[in-house]
Amino acid sequence: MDETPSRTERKRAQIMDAATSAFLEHGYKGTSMDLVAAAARVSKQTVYKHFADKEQLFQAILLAAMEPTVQRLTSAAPVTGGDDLAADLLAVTRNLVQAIMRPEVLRLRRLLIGESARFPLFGGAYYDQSFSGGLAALAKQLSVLAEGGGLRLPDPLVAAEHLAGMALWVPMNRAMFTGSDQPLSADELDHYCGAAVRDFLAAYAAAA
Amino acid sequence: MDETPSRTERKRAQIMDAATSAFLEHGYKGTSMDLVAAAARVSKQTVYKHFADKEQLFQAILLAAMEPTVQRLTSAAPVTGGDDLAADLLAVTRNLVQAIMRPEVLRLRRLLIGESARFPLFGGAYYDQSFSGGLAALAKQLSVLAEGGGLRLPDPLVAAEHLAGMALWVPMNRAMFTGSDQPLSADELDHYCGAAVRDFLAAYAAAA
DNA sequence: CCACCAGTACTGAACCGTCCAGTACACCAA
DNA sequence: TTGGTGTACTGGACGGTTCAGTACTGGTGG
Repeated sequence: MDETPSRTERKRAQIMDAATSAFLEHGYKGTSMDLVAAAARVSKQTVYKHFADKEQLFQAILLAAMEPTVQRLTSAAPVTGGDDLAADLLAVTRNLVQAIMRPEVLRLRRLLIGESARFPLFGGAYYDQSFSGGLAALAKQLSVLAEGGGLRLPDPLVAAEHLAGMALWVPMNRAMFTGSDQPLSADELDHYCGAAVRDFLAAYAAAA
Repeated sequence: MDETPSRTERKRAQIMDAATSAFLEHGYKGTSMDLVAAAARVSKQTVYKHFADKEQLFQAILLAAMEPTVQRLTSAAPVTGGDDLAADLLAVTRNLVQAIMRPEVLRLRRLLIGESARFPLFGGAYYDQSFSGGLAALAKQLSVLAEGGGLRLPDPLVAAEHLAGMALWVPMNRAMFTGSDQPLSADELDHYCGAAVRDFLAAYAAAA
């Protein structure tokens, strides 16, 4: 598919790419249409051919940037359901943390949070789809793991919220405030996920 | 103290108050010096008498806004250490959640996160002082409670991180993305704190 | 009295959105 | 392949607005 993108489609993609980078880096007010046009190596007129005004361009790049993130977080990775519950839990948790601590996701989160006062619809949409959807997907994974009999899950959603909260609270806050987009090191990933899974198991392991 | 604030000091306070509201509401780029002067009922010249330029005004209000928040979150509320461990834990958790879910704190967090790419020092400072400091204070409270014998705390700091993460992950993310500054309702507060304390106790209660 | 302040006008620059003359490109017909 | 036609694009300029920061006059509180 998309064998030969027409010139119009190419230009549109150039504009979207440049605008996405610019908005994610400088925010809405900090991004000028001239800068977008220059970064896209496109005349400003072409920008306005494709997008009515700055706000509609902003909305377009937000929707486009949210889509793959939502997709990735809500597509429950198939749980193998092996015989090692702790290992399976650790794998699920690592998947979640790595997926949500990606640089693009962090930048998108900062933009949505920073602009949530002026563009509350998009922050709300992201929360509904990506955040809540991701937790629901995690709850489903936990339910599958619980079928093995090692977990007692009276409320899978609450369990998912607590597992995610334990694993992500510290690194996510640090990333948000620090402004650093660097993904977690292997040691940090092991530390946060390992500690979270340990306490999760201590709370939810079925009585032997 | 501050018996008779001089006129200069009064004017400075007016400017700081107005600028704080404006920056918290509209962000750095979205706030104009004319708007600040008008909101402070002060001439623009007076603003520039007190602050060299917009950036220094921004830094001043950030430092001033961070101070009480840091103070509140790191001043460990005296733990009574009664005979009901679950009730004490619930009280500690409710204190934390209510302190951090205050509207001013939420607005400050959004501003720091949104501007963390352009003003990384302040986000980092807030993370170091308020976030990490708050967790350290919570860890200390937990240690005090553990002296009663009902808790087994191999690593109080990790325990504090997990308790805070379980209690705050969902409501904090919702507040950040939604843009709503409304504090949690009594039901929500009970729900999040109750569920967090329940799982925390399940993981950390000393073997009877 | 006089330093400070209000009010306002001003400068220089940035930005949004538009317009226009000329150019590159896609598509089709011969 | 060639030539032609319509559409998309370029580059730049421009009007109207906003903004950061300065200058100046006149008034007022301490």
